[in-house]
Amino acid sequence: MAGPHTPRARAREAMLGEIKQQALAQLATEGPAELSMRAIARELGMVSSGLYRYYVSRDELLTQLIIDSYQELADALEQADQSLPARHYRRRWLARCAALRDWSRSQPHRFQLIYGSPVPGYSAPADTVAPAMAVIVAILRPVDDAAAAGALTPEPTPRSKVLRGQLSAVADGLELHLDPGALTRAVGGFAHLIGLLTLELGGHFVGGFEPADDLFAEQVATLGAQIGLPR
Amino acid sequence: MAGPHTPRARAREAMLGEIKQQALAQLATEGPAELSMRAIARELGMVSSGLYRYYVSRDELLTQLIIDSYQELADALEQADQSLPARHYRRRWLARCAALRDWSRSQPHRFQLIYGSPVPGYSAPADTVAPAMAVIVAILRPVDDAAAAGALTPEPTPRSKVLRGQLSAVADGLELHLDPGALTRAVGGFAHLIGLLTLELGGHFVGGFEPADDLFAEQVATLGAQIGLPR
DNA sequence: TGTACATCAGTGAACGCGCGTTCACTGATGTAC
DNA sequence: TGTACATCAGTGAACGCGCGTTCACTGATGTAC
Repeated sequence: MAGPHTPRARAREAMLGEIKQQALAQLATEGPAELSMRAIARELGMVSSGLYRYYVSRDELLTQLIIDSYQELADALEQADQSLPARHYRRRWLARCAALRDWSRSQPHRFQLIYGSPVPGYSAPADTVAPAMAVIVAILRPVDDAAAAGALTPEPTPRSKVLRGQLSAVADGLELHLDPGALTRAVGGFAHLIGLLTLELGGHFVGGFEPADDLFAEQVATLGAQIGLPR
Repeated sequence: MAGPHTPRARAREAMLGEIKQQALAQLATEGPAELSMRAIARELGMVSSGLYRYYVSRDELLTQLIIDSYQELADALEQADQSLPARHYRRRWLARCAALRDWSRSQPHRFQLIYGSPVPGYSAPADTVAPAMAVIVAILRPVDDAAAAGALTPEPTPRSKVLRGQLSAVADGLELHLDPGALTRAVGGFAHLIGLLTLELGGHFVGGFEPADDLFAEQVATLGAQIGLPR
């Protein structure tokens, strides 16, 4: 049951998609701050006020784009290691990291939308939290699977009590099997990946690590080892 | 010799500073994309066309803000470990990492300006490259000093020949003493820091690692060890 | 099966706003003889 | 020490542009009897 199927309902569904698609096309050349309802309408051959039948405001459209981006990224990550045996945790980690880079490089504007500078004057509503979590869970899934199977090399537990508390709470919230030691490494790995992509997409590697393929591959392999994934 | 000292020249110098200061104040609330010449002029009680005596365009002003940010950040890092003995490499690393976080958290808009999403329609001119490098050199200085003193635990050399070539070229360009093995770890450490700050400032730790003080401290300590800094 | 009414998509005009940049100008400050 | 000229800061008007959102409207599509 995916809603009513009257022609009108179908047309609406299609239009919602076309608007988002146009918005994404605009994001690819401008930043999110200059995403323009009028420009979208113009491109779709309609009058700008017509858009408000579909999205009540620019911010709502932006929110939808953010949610979609998280979801599609999470999906891409989940599918990246489908051809690998479940127990090849390390290879699955490598595959998912590679998928993260591929997705980000092929759609840098969407990466910036979710991990770049916050859009001024826009504050992400609560609806974006769950999709954001899905991405972290997806990238860490091979690690979590390894932990659940007892195949993860133990890492030292952080000394800070506060941090240990936060780590347990996060593990619970994300339904991960990672103990505080492993989760610190895992979160660190995620931050490391985001940092690498931020630098690469921001052009900070130009003239140094260009292409950054081998640098990324090397870092990802090292991270896998540091997280405790078996060879 | 800091240029002529006629009243007019002094006034000009002061005005250049006031404009930048106003621009920064604006960046703190809006993003770089909505930095407005007219708004700056308004705030300074002058007419917008008058600004063009000082900066030939909005982009030139933006470039100046970026260069300043890199330089001030580099300065802050260089000064962070002044009170520590030069040979306490690990403590110096920790101090500089803490300074990086402090600077970024106290001026998040400037962090976003240099490491956040690229400003749409603006492409950074070559003048920003050297200041950007100064920041990396500054954060890595304790590591480089340790390497120069032969105090760095050796790290395995990357297998990729391409990467090794890039690493040597970068080491030469930045005048670092780090061999390919150490430099990969060091660059990785930098990316990791940028990623952590990107996530923290982007609000991605809200509800999980908040405050992120202990998480950051733990990661930085671990990075120090992974880079090969002696205890 | 046909009719009356309700829902909805899209129009076009308007409100009120902001922007970067150019240009000819006035009047003060600086410089060379 | 005084005068003539050149430099420069800041003004005010203008050009040409874009934006989000509201509102009363027309005409097509859908629904209930």
